[in-house]
Order: sequence, then structure tokens, then C-alpha cells
Amino acid sequence: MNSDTLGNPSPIRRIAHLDMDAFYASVELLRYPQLKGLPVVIGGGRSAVQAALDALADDPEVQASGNPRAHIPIASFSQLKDYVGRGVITTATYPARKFGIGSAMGMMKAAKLCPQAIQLPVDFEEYRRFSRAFKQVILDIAPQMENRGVDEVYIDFTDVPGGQREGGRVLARLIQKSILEATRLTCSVGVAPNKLLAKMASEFNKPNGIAIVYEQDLQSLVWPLACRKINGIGPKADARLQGHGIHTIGELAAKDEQWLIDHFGQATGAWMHRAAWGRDDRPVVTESEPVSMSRETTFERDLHAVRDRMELGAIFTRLCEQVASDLLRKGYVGKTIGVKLRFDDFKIATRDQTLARHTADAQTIRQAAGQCLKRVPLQRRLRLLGVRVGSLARAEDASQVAASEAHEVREASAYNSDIWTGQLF
DNA sequence: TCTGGGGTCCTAGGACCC
DNA sequence: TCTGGGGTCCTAGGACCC
Repeated sequence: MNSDTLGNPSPIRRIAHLDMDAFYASVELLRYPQLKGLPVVIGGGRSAVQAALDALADDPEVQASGNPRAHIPIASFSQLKDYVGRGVITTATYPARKFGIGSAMGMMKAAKLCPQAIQLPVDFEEYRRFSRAFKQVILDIAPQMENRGVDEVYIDFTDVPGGQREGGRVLARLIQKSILEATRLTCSVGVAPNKLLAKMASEFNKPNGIAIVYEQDLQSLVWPLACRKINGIGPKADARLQGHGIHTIGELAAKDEQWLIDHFGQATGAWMHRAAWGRDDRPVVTESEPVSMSRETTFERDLHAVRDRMELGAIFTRLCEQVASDLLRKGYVGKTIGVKLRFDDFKIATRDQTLARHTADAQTIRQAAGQCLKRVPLQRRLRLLGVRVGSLARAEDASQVAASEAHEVREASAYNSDIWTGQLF
């Protein structure tokens, strides 16, 4: 082991991956403790919950309790069998999973499996509040944190006090305890020499678990796992690997690097080989800038480009306004405007167009997105429509010049007619 | 009544420039 | 005339992740 001039051992790289346990469901159960132990699914928008909450608005005792939601009678919640429309399950509680319900499952299919399951609408605002809370707890203890979405982070333990003790277990326990105290939520932590192994390790002892992995644990703990457990190997790559008789990470590691490159390409092949051998030197990235912002929506029924053009036009305008307001609120402008369509056969088409200048203006975005739409063949009915703005820059960097120029662009194109509504801008 | 929404990154071809 | 590269930007699609 290396040491500094005082003879202290230099720290070994220790990276943690922290994953909140059944995050959305756990947050909902804090608000609705009466649902504990019942099959509950979260997904879709509509639900009787708001009406039930409103019905309690006049009850002073309930309002004084601090959490009126806890007083909603179980019979007042929506059940899956009452759900109408499209949408998928975002999360299912453990009792619901026993019926075979899982995330990404269609609501209608889930309703057949467990019609009596209670259905709650997704409340991203609330999940984001809890997300900010648990991340702040971590930052106060270990400042080198990388965001990986609403319920996951990587943390660099290497130079944090306690981060080396028992391979990181001491610090992991402290963080778990602090998060539980601040949010009443549990999480699972994996600590390993790098992000790749830490991510796998955090799954080992779920829920509320800690797993410590060292380099020398590769053969015993990692090689028996399915290739799919490698973050970055999805269903397609896994199927191809299986086609070659490779099922476990150990079998992948046994393959010659050149063989993998020959079959999966230079970059992917070499990466697969490194991953199977537990090698990963990606740093923990504490700050990053967004690349794109988008809004998309799946219609309640498939829409016809001509017959439903008024409806489509209204939705299209709303999406552009939403993206524009997202950009404005977060302080970004974008240069590449694009549309995304999903047809009734689930095929996806995208078109984009790069403007001369950055913009966050709804009408400029709609104008450019409308041009993109004109390049898509619209024979089939549409299931989904999306609007995307990419090549982002911070609004202050692009300065006010962009705003005034965007206005000129809008003026210049003021009399172009729109593909669906013929509206003038 | 199968199959959401918001992202990132990679690849590959063509245009265009040097 | 024939044959050459590299580099960057743009566009479309696709895999993957949470």
C-alpha cells in the first residue's frame, strides 16, 4: 500500500451507490399510512384521492391532525378495476407485486391481475421534495455526490471521514441513519472500488441493506450474476450475448477481448470486456449541464393527422409552451428543435432542425417544430407527440441578443401557415 | 382496451471546409 | 485527372437508464 510522508496509508478509491428503497411507494405510504400492507399501484393521472381529500376539508379535527390524507377512508380510494384509459404502473407495493404486477406494466393488464388494488396518481412534485431532502442529507456528510435521477446517487467515499473504515460500511451506516431520521425512508448502499461495482452491490442486500465489495470479490460475488446486471447491458445486448451462449458476467469475462470487439464493435466490445473484469474509472461527476429538454404526451386514443387536426394542433401548441416555460424557468435556451411521433404500430419517427440562434420562445419553437412535422409522413394514426429542444446553452450566455433576434425570426415567418391548424403566428 | 415520460449517449452517413 | 485525408456539424434512429 502507498503511504504519505508521515507514513499514513493513502486512501483507497471507495465509491458508493445509494438507491432509495421502493421510493415512490414509500413516499406515498408516509402520506397514506392506512394503505400499509395493501396492494397499491402508482401510475396514471386520475384518481378519487383528491375528491376524498376535498371532502375532508371542512373537518376541523382532521385538518388539525397535520396530515389530512391519513384520514381518507380506504373505501374512498380508487381501485384498479375503475381505471379507464392508457398508462403504465410506475411502482407497485410489495403486496401488489405478489399478484404479478410490476412496474412498466399496462394499467389494464394490472387491473386483471388485481382489480381491488388501490390506485394512486403519480405525484412527481412530492417525490422531488423527498429527493431534495435525502440528497441534502448526503451532501452535508459527503460532498462528492453525483445525481442519477430522483432516487439514486453515487458518492465518492474516498476522502470522506469514515469512508475507508470497514471498506466504507461505517460511513454507509451513518448516511442510512441520517436519511432515515430526516425523511423516514430507507435506502440501500453498495460500496466498491468503482461506480460499476457499487451499482451492482447496492442491490445485494435490499431493502435497507449495505454491501461492501472489494476488488478480490469479483469472482465470488460478481461473476455468477447475469450479464443484464451490468449497468449498460439492456435487453438487446443481453439477447445477443445469450445467442452466443453467454449468460453470466463470468462467462463474459472468459471471452477474448478481440472476440467481443469483432462481434460488438470496437467501443462496445472493449467496454464489455472491461466491465466483466470489474474495471471502471469513470469519476463521480458532481455537476453537469442539461443537454436537452422535452415534453411529450400519449393521447387517450390514437389521433388521425387530418381528422383530428384541431385537437392535435392544440396539443402541439401546449407541448411547445411547456418546453418553452421549462427552458425559461431553468434559465436555458436551445438551438435544435425537434419533434417525436409514435404511430399506432409503435414505430417512432423523429425530425429536428437547428436554428441559427438559440431560443426559449414558445412561438419560435412551434414554428420550427411545425417545419419538422411537415417532413414526417403522416399516413398512420398517431399515439404520441413530443417536442424537444436540444443544443442547450445557459440563457445568460446566449444573452439578450438571442431574444431580440428570435423576435425578428418570428416576425419574418409570421405568415407561414401551420401544418395542422393553418393558424398564423 | 397490452406497452409513460424525461433524459443521455452512440452510430452512421452526408455536407462542407481545409 | 486521379486520388487523399481529417474535422466538424447536422440529422435520424436506436439502446439504455430512472
